[in-house]
Amino acid sequence: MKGSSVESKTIKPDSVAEPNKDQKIWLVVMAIPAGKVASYGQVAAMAGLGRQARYIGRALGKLPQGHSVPWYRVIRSNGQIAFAPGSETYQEQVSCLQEEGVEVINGRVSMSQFGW
DNA sequence: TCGATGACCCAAC
DNA sequence: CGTTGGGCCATCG
Repeated sequence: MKGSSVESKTIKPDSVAEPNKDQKIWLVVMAIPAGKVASYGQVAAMAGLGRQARYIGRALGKLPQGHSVPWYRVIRSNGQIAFAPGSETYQEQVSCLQEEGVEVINGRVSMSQFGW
């Protein structure tokens, strides 16, 4: 077995993005109570990413199956949906939000739902 | 290494 | 309220 050496050089980068960061984001998103929403920037700051608000979207896009992450509770800072109206993702997001008790008007959510 | 992209954010007009 | 332009920063070709 060629053993003798595990080395593997530098800690083996998981390549293709570290799931570590994504998981942290998912945890933060899961911490959002029902009936409230959070903006990407807000989640990014909470996850310790700072201004990487854009990374949130990417992490959510990598969501695996069987996840319990209410990604639909994450919207833009101006209270608007992050997807184009009419999109499948958009409709699903609005649908879920309404069930939580969030009022979605014209693809927009009341700012009162933020302070959670 | 550089250039282009992105489920963003903000200010100005 | 809509559009424009700039900024931020990680990821990919």
